[in-house]
This record gives sequence, C-alpha cells and structure tokens, in this order.
Amino acid sequence: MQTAVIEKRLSEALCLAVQHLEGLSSTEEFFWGWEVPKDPSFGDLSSPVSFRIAASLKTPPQVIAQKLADKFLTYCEAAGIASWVDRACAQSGFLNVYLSHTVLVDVVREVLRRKSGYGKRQNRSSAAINLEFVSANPTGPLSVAHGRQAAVGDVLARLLRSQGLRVTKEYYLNDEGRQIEMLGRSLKARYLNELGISEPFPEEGYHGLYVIDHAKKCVRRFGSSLKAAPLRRFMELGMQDQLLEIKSVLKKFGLQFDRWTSQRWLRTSGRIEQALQQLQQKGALYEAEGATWFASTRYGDDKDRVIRKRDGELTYLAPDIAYHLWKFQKGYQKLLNLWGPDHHGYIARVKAAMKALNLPADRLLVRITQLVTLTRHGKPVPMSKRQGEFVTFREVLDEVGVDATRFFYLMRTLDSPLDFDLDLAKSQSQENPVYYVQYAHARICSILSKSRLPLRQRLRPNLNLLCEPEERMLLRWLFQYPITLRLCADAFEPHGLTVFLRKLSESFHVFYTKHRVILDDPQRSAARLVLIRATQGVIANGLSLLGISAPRKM
RNA sequence: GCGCCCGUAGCUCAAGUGGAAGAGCAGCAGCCUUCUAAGCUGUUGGUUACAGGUUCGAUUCCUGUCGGGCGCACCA
Repeated sequence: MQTAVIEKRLSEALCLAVQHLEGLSSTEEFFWGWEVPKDPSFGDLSSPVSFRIAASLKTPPQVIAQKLADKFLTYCEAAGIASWVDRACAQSGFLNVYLSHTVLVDVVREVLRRKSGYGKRQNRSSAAINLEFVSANPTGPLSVAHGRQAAVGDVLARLLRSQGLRVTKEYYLNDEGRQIEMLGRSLKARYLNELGISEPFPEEGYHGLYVIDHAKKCVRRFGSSLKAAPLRRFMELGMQDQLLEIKSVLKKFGLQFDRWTSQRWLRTSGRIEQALQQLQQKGALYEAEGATWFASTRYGDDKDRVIRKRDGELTYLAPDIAYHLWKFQKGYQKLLNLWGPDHHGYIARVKAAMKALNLPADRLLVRITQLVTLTRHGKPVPMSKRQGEFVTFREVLDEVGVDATRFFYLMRTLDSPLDFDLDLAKSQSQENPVYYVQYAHARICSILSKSRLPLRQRLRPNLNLLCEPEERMLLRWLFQYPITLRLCADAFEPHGLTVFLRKLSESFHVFYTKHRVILDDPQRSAARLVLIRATQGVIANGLSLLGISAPRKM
C-alpha cells in the first residue's frame, strides 16, 4: 500500500465524518489533509480539521475532535479500510489516528516492491520547469557560495523529478562584457610578465594566482607567439580556461547541467535587440541624460533602470531580460532561479521586465540562497575574488570529499546563512553527520551479508512479528518517507531530506542496539531481515537523491 | 535612509501551508565474549532578542524596537 493512497482513503473517511457533523453546510473548504505529529505518542497521522470548523460550528475544537474520534472508525468501516486503523482519539483538539500494524507492515512490502521507485511519483503534468543556478561568471574558480547553490540546485532538481516533474538544469554563462575583458587584460599582463616583459597590471584586474598559473600554461603552450596577440585572444583563452575548470569541478561534484545558455549567443542571435525592441513597442523605454532607461517603476520596481549607457553599451539588465524572455518563449511553465543574496535587488527589475512584456511574472520564482561564510581557526576568511583571497569550492571538495560536502551544504535551510567551518569540515570529517547515515546503511548491509536464511523465507516472512516499539518506529519512518519527499519538493527546500535521513538512521541505530536481527528463531529473524532490508532501501534511496554514496562497508 | 535575510539550550542549528518546543556538539555518569562502539542509554540545559497585535492556538503571520549579515551603479 502506498503512503499517498493511505492518506487519501483516510481523508475520504474523515471527510465523510466531518460532513455528517450537525450544523455544517459545506466541508469542501475545511479540509486540509493530514499532518504527521512529531511526537509518535500523538499517533501516526493527525488532523487539525476541528480547529478550522470550530468557529462556524460554534463548538470548541476539543468537542468536535471527540465527536469525530467517536465516529471515525465507523466511517473507515464503511469505506472498507477499518483494518488500517487501530484507533482514533481526540487530543487537545486534534484528531489523532494510530495506524494498524497491518497497514504499516504493508509499507515494507511496498518499499521492497518498488525499490528505488519508492516515494517517487509518476508524471503529474507535462509542465516543464527551468531551474537555473550557479551561473558563476567564468572569470575565476567557483567559490564555496557557488558550491552551496550547486548542491541545493542539483538536489532540488532530483527532488522535483522524483515527484514527476520535468526539470531542465540550466547554467547561464556570462561569456562577454567588462569582466571578461578584465580577465583578458589580467591574463595578458601576467603572460607578458612571464616573458620578462614589463606590463602594468590592470587596476581592477583579477589578482588571483590562477591567472598567473594560466599565464604560465600559455607560455608553455604558445611560447612567445602571443606577444602581439590582440586582447580578444586573451579574453577567449582566459574564459575557456575558467570554463574548463568550472565544468571539471562540477563534474567532480556529480553535477551535470542539461543546458548552458550563453550571453554571447543571446546577442549574436539577435535576441537582445529583439527584447529591447519589444520593450520599446510597449513604451517601457525612454531616453534621459543621454542614456536609455527601462521604466521599471511602472511595474513594481523602486527606481527606473538604465538599460543602455551613455557610451552606447548595454547594461547587464538587457541580456538578463532577453534571457528570461527566451526561457518563457521556450515554453517553460515555471522559471525557478537560485540566486545569491547579493542579487535579491534584481528580482524586482527582472519581474518588472516580464510584466512589461506581458509575461506571467508570477511564474518566475527566485529563491535566494543566503551567504556562506568560511571560518578558519575560528576567524572569518576574507573573500575577494579580485584580490585572490579565497578558498575555492574545489579545495573544499578535495579536502572534505563529495559526500560530506553535499550533506554539509544541505543541512541548513536556504534562508539561513551557512557557517562553513573549514577546520571542522576538513580535520574532523568523521564527526560529520553524513557518516551517521552512511554508517546505518553499512551496518545493515553487513547484517544482510551475514544472514544465511534461505531466500524463500526472506520473501515470505510473517511481518506481524515486528511488534517491538523500535520496530514500529522504523515502520513509521518508512511510511513517512514519501510525505517528506513531497513536502521538500513543494517547498523547493531540500534540507528536509537530510533531517529525515538522520532521524531514520537514528531509529535504526536504536533498533540495532536493542535487538538482534540474526536469531535462532527463523521466523522472527526473517521478519527483521525484511524490515532492515527496507530500511536500507530507503536510506540508499534518500542518499541517492542527495547525490551521496551509500557505502556497503565503512 | 530604503530593501532582503537572520535572532530558539553554553556552541552549531531543526521544528509540514500558524498546530502539541527538538537534535547534534560540548559537560557529567554508564554500555563492546554476541549481526560494524563512526553506535547506544541516562542526565544537565528554554520568558523561542524585546514590546504589542491577529488567532481556539504564534518560533511561525502583522506592526514597532534592538542586535547581526547582505544589497541598494550609466559594475557584472
């Protein structure tokens, strides 16, 4: 039996019970589904429906809950699902439902039957989501902040796909403009320096050592033949080198984008001018002080924005507008962008542009991931790309490993600043919670490999023997897994999955300490083997969604 | 000055569209002859920054105050 089916059928029974309360005209608007109480003593599923209808019934919620509790089993019986519920009772106004052993045990069979498909849903709609994230400028290595976006975006995409949605992971590549020019100038200066030619370093150039490394590489590759090469050549070389580096780190991290959209392509294909023309036609542009302005205040922004500078160059806003216009034209139903905290001010102006173009701005959703601050020896590490003082995403990956890095990044909500303690992450990685989860998985695998029970007994055990409290807790968590996935996906917030896995693992460790799986009693042993096999399946399933390995040995 | 985010146990943080305050670390006391001790058990720790408001109910929503982070370009 699937969790969603259990919820749905029980909801129907509850709906009937509510409908038959005296004095209620319509129940349609009063039903909000089930909650899973944090405290298991409050049952497996809980409904706050009494609170919603208390006012219109002019009855205290506690009284309503009691009435519902009295009748709930009767309605379950009528719906033919009486065997699913042990008891229903009213507590503090909630209707708390305690699932029967039968239905919980059936969840185990569901896990084993659907294997890695457990908790996932089939295609719900043809709507496609465009998820844009990282999108770091190819002027330097990825920072730890980009790493956070990479982790969040990648897992978000996996979560949404697990819920039957089509997702395109997209990287917006800023491959031209002033910063690329500055990278080219920096590279050129370093290159000439390597050749022993004195060349002043550009004032706002990139001071990072990686530029010097690349300059040395250019000397090895081209000798002095680039001495008189135009700036454009260095811009191209510098950018391509950074792009290779970025792609290589992302690959190491286990993240592959479905689409790379380049700003240069937007321009050369005429899409930027096209977008400007459309804005012009809508009367959203005007000339002032020698520049062209986008009248974004008309569409909710707090000030108008320059879109073409006095010198005739476009600001970054122009390609950004063209980019979002293009994404809507591609037919995406929803544009989901992960941006850094320094970009929150841009939401209003991009949305304003969408409104000006008569596009559905409410289908553009921007999630801001808060800052990542690095600390070393208890002190914050200064981060400046231009000055070249920073710890890169690659360095963290190399030191901490993919698994721990991913888990670490996903342990906080997006809204919460992430304090990345390098000493802790690097030197004490055994204490990272990811090992707690992986250890549970490895322990289970170890037991399974030692079991000598014949296969047939493993497949047809008497699961009714799983009646210890620790066994029931495990069953409860397995039951909850699909709900967790749905909630995380709906909220565009992956960190709940790490929280879930830690709790599931804890339940297993507690079970493991108290009970033996391999016993002289073949019946009980078989039942427990099936239980831990299902637990292992869900842990592996969850870790896989996080892009983290599930080791069989540790 | 304006905007966004944050403020929960000594520290780092959780807490399903408002729903019944939790974990880890640190401290203390225990548990390996037995499927992996990277584990488990017990214990200490709270006016959820403060003041109001809405609500049956507020850590959650609204207003204000205080404190912290980030952003407010004809830079990207």
